[in-house]
Amino acid sequence: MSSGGPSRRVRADAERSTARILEAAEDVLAEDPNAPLERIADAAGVARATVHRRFSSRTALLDALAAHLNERYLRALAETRVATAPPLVALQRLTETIFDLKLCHRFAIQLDAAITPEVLAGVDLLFERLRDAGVITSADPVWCRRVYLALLHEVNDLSADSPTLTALHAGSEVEARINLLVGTVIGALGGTDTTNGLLVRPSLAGD
Amino acid sequence: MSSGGPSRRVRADAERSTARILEAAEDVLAEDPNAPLERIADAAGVARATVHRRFSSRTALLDALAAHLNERYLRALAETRVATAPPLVALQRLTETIFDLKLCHRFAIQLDAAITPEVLAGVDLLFERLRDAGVITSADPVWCRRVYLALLHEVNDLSADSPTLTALHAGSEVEARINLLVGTVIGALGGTDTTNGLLVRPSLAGD
DNA sequence: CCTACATGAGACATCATAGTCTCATTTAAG
DNA sequence: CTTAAATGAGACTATGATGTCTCATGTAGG
Repeated sequence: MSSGGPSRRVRADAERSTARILEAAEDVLAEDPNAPLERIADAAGVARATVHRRFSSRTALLDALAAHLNERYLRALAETRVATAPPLVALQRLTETIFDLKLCHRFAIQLDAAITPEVLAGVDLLFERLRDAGVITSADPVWCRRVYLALLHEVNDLSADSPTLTALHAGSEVEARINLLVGTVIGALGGTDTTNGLLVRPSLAGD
Repeated sequence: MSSGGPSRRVRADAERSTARILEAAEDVLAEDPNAPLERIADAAGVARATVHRRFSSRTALLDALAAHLNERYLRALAETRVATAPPLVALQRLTETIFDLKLCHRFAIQLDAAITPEVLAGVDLLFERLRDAGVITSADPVWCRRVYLALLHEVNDLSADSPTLTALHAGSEVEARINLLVGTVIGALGGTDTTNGLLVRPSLAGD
């Protein structure tokens, strides 16, 4: 959408700045949603004025950030093949992707705006398929989604040396988190512990 | 602690104001933790100056609020007889009390300070007993607590006409929420669905 | 090398909120 | 009733954040 016009002068410099500001904003705002723009500027290594040049207002920055996150969510959902892969595998994979991209850490921001109807639909579809497959019993997509997101945050905030995590003695720490989340969600949504036995094996998610 | 000195002049008027301010602060800050003091004053029906008279600073108000909430948590735990009642009954009862006092709605505030070590110990004891009784399998009190609190919020925020709630067709809406929470938490923490069958009967909690 | 764009630094205006103070009025309690 | 405390209303200051502007400097790209 930018390589069209010849008179269009968008210096590579500028694009880099914008990217760094967005990145910094994600980090800073995840810890304090009310952080002043100056702290974001510092974290990005640019002057406060530059932030204002790239984003006309604080709201504009928030909006851009939301759009940016939404884009990554959509990509994560696409990579997961929510609609076609076996639902349990899809759940495992989606969780994996979210942890990899550190997305959970980021949308601690009150960016409900980042969760667009499309993302929502993708997640809802996943849980619908999980239920059809008999993995869970809850039939309410809204409830499933909320439980999933809430537990995602909890698992993410869990300290690395928590007994719950170490007890899983998975290959890596992230793997342990993924397994914990998937198992907990399924249990919360009415899954049987038979499924649980299957879930703790990350090899299931492999291709 | 106030009926001691004779020269101690604490007009009943003043105490009422303080109470109303704290109440208003709970409501207002639950919705917006960064709400200005003026909004709290308005909600309390007093002038902004009065808030400043009773609480030297915003921080002081927050601290008082935390202490107030902590007090009520302790009372709730005591009424629940966490240490002696059958653990499943205690869980049901505790949840009931929390919903009754609308405590869950309130500590949406970032008042981690309101959760003192004493409250923490009470909750931890409850989950320890639940595990000993075989109701749940998770042995990590921290994890249990976090899951419980996270799901508490989700259940509380759930809209009244949510299919998940209505499907429980409990006596009252609050009852449905309690049952949903207890069942979900137990499932999340590794409980079997056999227990679930018992849980949906609120009569269990009756004295 | 040259030109136009991007930036950093900093001054500046504006606005929202916190916190203090005064004074007239209300009200609890002896 | 009388007194002293509590309040409401409002002026006032201080502070921090946002947003705008200018100008000198740096730098990408031709």
